[in-house]
Amino acid sequence: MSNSNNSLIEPKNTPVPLDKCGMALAAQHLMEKWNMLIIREAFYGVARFEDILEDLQIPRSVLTTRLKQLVALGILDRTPYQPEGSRTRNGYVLTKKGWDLGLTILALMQWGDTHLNGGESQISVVDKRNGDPLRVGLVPMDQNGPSLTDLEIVFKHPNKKGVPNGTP
Amino acid sequence: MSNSNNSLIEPKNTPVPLDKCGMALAAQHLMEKWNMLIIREAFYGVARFEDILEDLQIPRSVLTTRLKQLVALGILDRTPYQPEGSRTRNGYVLTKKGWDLGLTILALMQWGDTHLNGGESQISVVDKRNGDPLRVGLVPMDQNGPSLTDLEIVFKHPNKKGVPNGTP
DNA sequence: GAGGCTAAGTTCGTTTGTCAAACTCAAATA
DNA sequence: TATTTGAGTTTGACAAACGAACTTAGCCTC
Repeated sequence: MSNSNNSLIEPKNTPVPLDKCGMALAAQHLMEKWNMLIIREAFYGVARFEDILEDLQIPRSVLTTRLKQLVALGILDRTPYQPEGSRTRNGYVLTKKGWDLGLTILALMQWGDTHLNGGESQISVVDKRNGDPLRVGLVPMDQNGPSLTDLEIVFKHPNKKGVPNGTP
Repeated sequence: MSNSNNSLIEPKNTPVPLDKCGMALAAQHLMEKWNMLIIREAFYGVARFEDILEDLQIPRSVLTTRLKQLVALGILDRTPYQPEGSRTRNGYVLTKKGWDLGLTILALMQWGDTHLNGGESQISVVDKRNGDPLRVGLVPMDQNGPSLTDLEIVFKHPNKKGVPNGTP
């Protein structure tokens, strides 16, 4: 006797047109394959082309395209640097706009760890001012809790090369 | 004199392997084209195949595939219903796991409204218990603020067909 | 009960995107 | 001059997205 939930399933369209919805606009740009993973790399401070390539196992040509896209969007900055004994290279670091995606990244991470990773998480997020562990949640608009700039990421199983990155 | 930020751009790889990172696992599934937009529809209570089709202007064949995918992932439930004067149809509604993406959706929305929509947002999120406007932010782990089940979405420019949806 | 209608889904040929591998380029080094 | 190395481009095979047309199942009208 297939329980037909007529009450919940009514004819209905989106109350917010796609071209006025921040979520839809963001999705359009960010939800393309690889983009969020590249942003994740930047979030962790991985800035070099070859390092991103190695971490993500993404085709070179695609990475080139995506980096251009993200720079054009103002999420990444192309920053020249010069390793000793080499000519100048380009690195990719988050802009302010890019850093603002921190909450989204952490929200995704929280969800993924809970629902796809058996509740395990590899990092904790703490308030660098007092060491309080933090999570992403709903807060009353008038109440100002910790902000992204107060945030420090602690790796539970640190590896050799991994150095915690600073906020911009 | 191209300011070469050698300090920031060091050789470095991800401190968290992709297959152990909730964010990477989530991205793998959710960041496929259309998926977040389909979840957005579900979040707004748009549950019918034809309605989603109309809102998103997505190819029918792709929508079929994606809905199957999201059902298989446990994010959507395929729920039969029967409109009067028609045979039973299938509707798609968020599971608990799907609803838990609410924070991610709202974080994305916040970012998109701020950075791609000129600071305008079409909805506000309020605590249904007391009407307090809410935002997504960082909260100390031990402090329990409003949860997703307390959340109500208020449309600033309501349209005729749009009816606010309840939590599951 | 023949024919039409509609929501949901499938099929099909074209276009676009992804991919891996090979190639290019420029500066630093040997 | 030849070699190396990080960054990027090119190429051709393959997969996915696309839009349009087609199918299906039940309800309706006549």
